[in-house]
Amino acid sequence: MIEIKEDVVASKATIARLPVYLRFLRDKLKSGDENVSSTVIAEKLHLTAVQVRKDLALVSSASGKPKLGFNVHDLIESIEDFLGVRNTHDAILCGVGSLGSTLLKYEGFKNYGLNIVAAFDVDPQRIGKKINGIAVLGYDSLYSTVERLNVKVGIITVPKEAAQGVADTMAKSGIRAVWNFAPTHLTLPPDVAVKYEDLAASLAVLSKTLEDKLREE
Amino acid sequence: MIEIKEDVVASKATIARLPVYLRFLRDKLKSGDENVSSTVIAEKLHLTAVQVRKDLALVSSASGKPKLGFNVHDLIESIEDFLGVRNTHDAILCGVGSLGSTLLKYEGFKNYGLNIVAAFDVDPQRIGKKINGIAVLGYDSLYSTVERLNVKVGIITVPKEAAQGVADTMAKSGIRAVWNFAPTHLTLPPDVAVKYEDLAASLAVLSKTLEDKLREE
DNA sequence: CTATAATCGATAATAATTTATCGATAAATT
DNA sequence: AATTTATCGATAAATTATTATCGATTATAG
Repeated sequence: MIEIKEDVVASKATIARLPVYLRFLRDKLKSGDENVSSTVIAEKLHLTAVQVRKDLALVSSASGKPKLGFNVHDLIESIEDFLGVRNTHDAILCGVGSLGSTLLKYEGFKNYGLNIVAAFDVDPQRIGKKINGIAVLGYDSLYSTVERLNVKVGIITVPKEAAQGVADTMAKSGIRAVWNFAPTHLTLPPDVAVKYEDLAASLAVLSKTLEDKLREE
Repeated sequence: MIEIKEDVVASKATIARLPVYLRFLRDKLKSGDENVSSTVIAEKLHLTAVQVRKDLALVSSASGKPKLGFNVHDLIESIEDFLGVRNTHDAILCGVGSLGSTLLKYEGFKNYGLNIVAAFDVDPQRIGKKINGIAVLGYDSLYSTVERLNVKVGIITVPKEAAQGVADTMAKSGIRAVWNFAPTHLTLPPDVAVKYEDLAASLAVLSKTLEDKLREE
């Protein structure tokens, strides 16, 4: 039995690396490997072994053995517990366009504790349909549904003009964490967490790297 | 005329903030504002004014005026030039599933210099169709097409099992920057840049924040 | 025309993060 | 059984990033 470390302050950078470790470790487990060293993890994920050990030490009390490394299963358990992905969170999604539909169809979220229970839209053509078994309801019923089901996570995939309004409604109805795919900034009460999914920002980073690479030559 | 700063080393964190500034500034320009202060930018984007000035000073030689702030147009120009988004890059996309189709339909990339010229898939049902005016070709022709058109950017939206193979083909055909949406790590030559778009990682950050918030109560 | 208030930009201080070092340890090898 | 080697884990050093401070500047208001 591995103890779970709580109330540990991990940097955002560390938290962002943890799911990467998690995926890698799950793959390792599938391949039947019982142990893995920080060296191997670092090589595969393009990090340094020291950093890997630092990160792991932060979230896990599992200790590694010289020549063998860490127990894969223990690490998975520790990371999952730390991230809280073992506690499944219900979520609702607003905006069943192309991106919204894609997210509704994506099965991978379950591995990270997210369970989308309902979707909302204003378009009568979409309302009443089901996507991947998830009902699309009218936007009008968002407030009451969220309140009734006590949902805490909201996903915004509406056009940017509508995003702030949707976010406001979500906040009022009890949503405490917003995952925003609309390319705009949201103003929300401090007790609501927001995570921006900004494709343009990612693209810009890639674009910058490419420019630099091409210039090098 | 504002000089462009080249060969400046901006941290990843800074580079990630630049497109956020850029979007904000473009909105400002639309609203007809000529000037904007670091204070205002910081307030809206939840940063500190000092950091905003630091970031801007790094990429722009446009100087701000007391009481007025910076010239919006100059800043936009500087950031665009720094990020290289004014030099449009042609790109190809591989994997025309739900996510791939969504990206093909997304118009916003043009604002950041990305121009998708062709898509590829192995599914005969998809080959030959057009999505948003972009032709879906057979995977077999990826290599020759990329070589012929001299495309440097590749977007991977295939299932994770197929991702490494696709990445290899891309690298061989001359792709220098890969935007990977498959939830897996890729091994590629050092002269190929990779940007991982990891929804699970984002979700984990949000999940962690939510867990912490709920625990606080 | 002067006073005021907001802002910049440079420098310094602080904080956070990453990387390096190294003795200790345990599996593998001879 | 002794030796070698890979690895850990703790601490220290270096680097990087953020925040604070403050004099200088300039539009605005009186």
